[in-house]
Amino acid sequence: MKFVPRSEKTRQFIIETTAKIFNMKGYAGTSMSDLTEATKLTKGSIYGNFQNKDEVALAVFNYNSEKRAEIIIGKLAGESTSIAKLIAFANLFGSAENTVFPEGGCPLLNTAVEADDTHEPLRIRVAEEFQGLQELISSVIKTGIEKGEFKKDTEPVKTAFSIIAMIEGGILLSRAFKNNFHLDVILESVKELIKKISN
Amino acid sequence: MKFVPRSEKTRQFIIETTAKIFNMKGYAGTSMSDLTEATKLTKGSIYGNFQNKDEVALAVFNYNSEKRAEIIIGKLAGESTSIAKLIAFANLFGSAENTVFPEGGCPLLNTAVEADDTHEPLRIRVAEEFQGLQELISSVIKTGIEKGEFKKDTEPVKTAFSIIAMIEGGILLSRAFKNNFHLDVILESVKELIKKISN
DNA sequence: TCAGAAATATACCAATCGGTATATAATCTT
DNA sequence: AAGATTATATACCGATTGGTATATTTCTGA
Repeated sequence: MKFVPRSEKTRQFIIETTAKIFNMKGYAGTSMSDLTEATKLTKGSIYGNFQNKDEVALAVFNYNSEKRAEIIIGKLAGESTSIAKLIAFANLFGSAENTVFPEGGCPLLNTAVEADDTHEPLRIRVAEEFQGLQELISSVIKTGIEKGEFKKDTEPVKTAFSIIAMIEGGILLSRAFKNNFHLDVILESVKELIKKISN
Repeated sequence: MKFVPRSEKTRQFIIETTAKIFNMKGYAGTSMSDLTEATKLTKGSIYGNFQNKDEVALAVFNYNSEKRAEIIIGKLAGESTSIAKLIAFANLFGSAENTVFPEGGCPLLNTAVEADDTHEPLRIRVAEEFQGLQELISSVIKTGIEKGEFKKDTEPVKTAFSIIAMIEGGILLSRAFKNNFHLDVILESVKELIKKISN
């Protein structure tokens, strides 16, 4: 009974065109007819390329994750010092730049909230992505400590989690208020935190 | 065609027993049959006390908000200094205390994420609640500045939003990881922020 | 060009969705 | 205790849900 997707191209097309729908409406709020409308495909075609709605949602989440990872890693690679990397990371989420997320805001935030009590496989994937993000940031901080950019008593993991929490909280507020002001203000606080641990 | 709820008592019973369901499953993810199962009532009874599912969801949100406000205001009233009030506020969300939220985590976080693109009335209510929370915290900070507890150059609104963002972000991470560690670590950072603005 | 394969469209399924009209039961008033 | 009122239960509605079996179309290679 193993399932083999018919067309890798169509599969990718479905993922890319439905990503923003899942991100806006959530998993439970997105119906198969939402997907057929957006893609202009029929159910037969979608079910020829995915086993079920669950698999589409998971594939969309993974697609978003890869895209986000690419953007962040690319951005960090463009900066030379650890401080500059952290600042660049924070700025990535501000209203000036806006390349990271699909319509609907941060998929990690959205998926975590919906999945934590209802969809364990997705919740686990979210945790893995947050863990990866934390490891990326804390490794930058560790390097910065070694190079003397950051104070020796800086706690990399704790600081990384705090930065992530502030940014996600800022995104939340901005979406609740429908106003970028809140996120930008909080990103200032993030940068102050970065300066506070700097030598 | 105006609607008058049959029984205020039953209405309240429905609100209280379905609060955690909406908070866990979300609005779209909660069905009328979820509500009848939890309350052991029938559809007829629920629709005799609410116009529709929307009205139940809004009533539940308001119920959660009032409860949260009571707890927070009561806690702050129990502390004498502004610094102590802020610390007490932060501790309210840690794993040691746990009286603020119904099962499923922070209703503001959960509702904001689901409603921002799908349910404008709820989104507006979330924004109002966040605004109220910000005004409460920033008024504590303002008083603290006047009394000389906090540095004069402290920005009350910015600081209040930053504290709220960190806490919400911390709740998010803890729920994604299913581990209180993350929230507790971030609450430490919140307390450090409070100390940083203190004289 | 034409057969075979690959992929999509069509037509349908049972189950569940939110919601309503009405019947029944419980409560209150006198 | 009887009647009126208030509240809950029952039975049903059309629409939509996720999903599937099969027919049709499109593509590919000889």
